[in-house]
Amino acid sequence: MDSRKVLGQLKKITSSSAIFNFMDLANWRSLPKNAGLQRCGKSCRLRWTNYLRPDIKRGRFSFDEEETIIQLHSVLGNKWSAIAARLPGRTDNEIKNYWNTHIRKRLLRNGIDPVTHAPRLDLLDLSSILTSAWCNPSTLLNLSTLPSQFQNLVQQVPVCTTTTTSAGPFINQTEQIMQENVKGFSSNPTSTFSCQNSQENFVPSSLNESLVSLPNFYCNSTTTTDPKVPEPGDYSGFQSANNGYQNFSIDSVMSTPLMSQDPLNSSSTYVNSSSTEDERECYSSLLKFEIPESLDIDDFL
DNA sequence: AACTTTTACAACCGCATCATT
DNA sequence: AAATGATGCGGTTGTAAAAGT
Repeated sequence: MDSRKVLGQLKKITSSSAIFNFMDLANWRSLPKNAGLQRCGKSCRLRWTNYLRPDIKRGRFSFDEEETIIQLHSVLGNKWSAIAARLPGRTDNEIKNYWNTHIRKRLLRNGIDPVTHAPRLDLLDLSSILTSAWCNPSTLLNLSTLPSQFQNLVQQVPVCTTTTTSAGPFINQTEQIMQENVKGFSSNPTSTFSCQNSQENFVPSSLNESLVSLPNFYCNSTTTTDPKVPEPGDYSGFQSANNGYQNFSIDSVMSTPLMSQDPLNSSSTYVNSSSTEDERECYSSLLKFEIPESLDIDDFL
């Protein structure tokens, strides 16, 4: 009997009340024997806990579930069972798979390290370099310091040959946008984002501060020794176990205006997972830098 | 239409921990 | 305390379906 037939049989059996009798009377090891299955007990248990259990929620993850996963992961790390315990109807395996196939990639695409939940310094640094090259081609830029895949990119950037007067509006516009975004961060009531004198800690020294106004990511070493695991729905004061990185509230990243304004509509994000371009734009704006369309982030992740 | 590549997810594997003897 | 078995957990793999060429 091939494995599919066995699984079908197992499903058929476990769907009936008989399986509950088996489970009451014996352990997982004896279950397949009693049920006449050519499977080990461990396999049956896994099949039950990850697939056949009647209380498992089916279908795509909701917006709230996704945010919960991200926030819990920022505290718990890859403790999938702990995360699953706070998401009724979802299994650790399901959450783990969803993380690896959806959330992790999305975070990477938007310049966030999925392990530390902090913005990736290399991407931010690249952004600042590109911005500087655009506006101040005569200064700073030393292409030889860039990875080769970036050098071509930088060389494609239109050179501003005009004076700073003409470059001014661009800078002002950029700064305005950035400042508005920063305001958006700090004024977002759902954001736990804090600004505490950490700019010099976060912004790479090579940055031209007049051009790149990155938000000040929160760093509070006093909160890292005993991360408090929040109850579902209570993420106020949420801090990540920072692993030496500055903390960054993913809530701020995922709760984009686009998604937050109409969570119901956000389901389209999941129904049609091809919305990566929208997401790229959306998240990039929040992170204050643009990811060029021609740049394949995965190449250097 | 045929083939290749990518994506998504169930299942597997090995190790850790707990419970029982 | 040690041995053994059951269960839990997280990383990895296999594969069907979808998408791309």
